[in-house]
Amino acid sequence: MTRWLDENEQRTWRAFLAASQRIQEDLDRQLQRDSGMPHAYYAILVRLSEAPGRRMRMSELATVANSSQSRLSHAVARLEERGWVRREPCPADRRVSWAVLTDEGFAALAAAAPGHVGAVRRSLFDRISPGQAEQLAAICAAILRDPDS
Amino acid sequence: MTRWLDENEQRTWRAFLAASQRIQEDLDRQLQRDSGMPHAYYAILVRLSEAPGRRMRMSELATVANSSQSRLSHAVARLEERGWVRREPCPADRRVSWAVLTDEGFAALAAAAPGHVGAVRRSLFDRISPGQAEQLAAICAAILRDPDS
DNA sequence: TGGAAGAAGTTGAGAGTTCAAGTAAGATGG
DNA sequence: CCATCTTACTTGAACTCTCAACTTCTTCCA
Repeated sequence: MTRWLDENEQRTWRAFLAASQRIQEDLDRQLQRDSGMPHAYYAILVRLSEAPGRRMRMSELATVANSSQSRLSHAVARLEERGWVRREPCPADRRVSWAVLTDEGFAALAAAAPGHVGAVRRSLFDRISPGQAEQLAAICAAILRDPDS
Repeated sequence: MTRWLDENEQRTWRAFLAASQRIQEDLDRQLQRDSGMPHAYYAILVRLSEAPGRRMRMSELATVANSSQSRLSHAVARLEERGWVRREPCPADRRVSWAVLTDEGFAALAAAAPGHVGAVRRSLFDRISPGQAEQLAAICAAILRDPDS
């Protein structure tokens, strides 16, 4: 017995899909066009830039950047080719790699950030009220709560 | 002068990104695993199934399925290989193609739907209150309003 | 009428993502 | 102490998506 979506749920669901896909695509296009990187790479650079020593273990980086290990591994390989990230082996646990943000990587991130923030504002925050932003935060927290399923 | 995100906006933004990516990935994984199709293909089949005569012009289909023309073109090519969709030329305007859902395609959609709806419930509606669902609908409508930018 | 402009759709190449499998190294426990 | 389990990460292949041409056809208008 499938419990189908009622009309309201259907509308909500489709609006959510359309909205989130639109935002994703806007951001990806903006970053690709203006800074030559996909949004996933930008997210990796951001998280690295915030880490102590601008370095992080691959698996931890994958977690905070909402990435699978495989995706991260491929991405860091590309970022390494550009000289934006460097990998270093971990002496304490030789299974572990550290990903380190280089100065060039930091510079690329700094150059990309203003345009990206502008896109985030235009596609999200300029379109909703502060109250709605609060609601959205609570809704997203609920969606993310309890990582099972 | 870049207007950066304040702490609240930052938190909201990251939660939104994480939540929407998580839902997308859950759905994609579920459909791929249980029905052998990505979510984008499922969306195409759904829209076709709702159209009169289960047929739609490619460009209209692209719009309602939140797809670019190019993406749709590639996708329909794959769906055609599986026998789920058929293309027909339009006599009235010979630039136009009709995409037509076949009986096999309809059957594949019907087989996939229950599992998909279950995933939608588990990843979204089971996690938020009815009031939050209403809020979310309004927020997404605001995000989608006025297609400029 | 005849071109320019625009619309519909396709195509190929390049890039990113996923999945499954594989390597290597640290933990566990009889 | 050594076999097994688990963790960390990588790799390659298959697949999807994007972007920029490109073709074909229609519309516009001078």
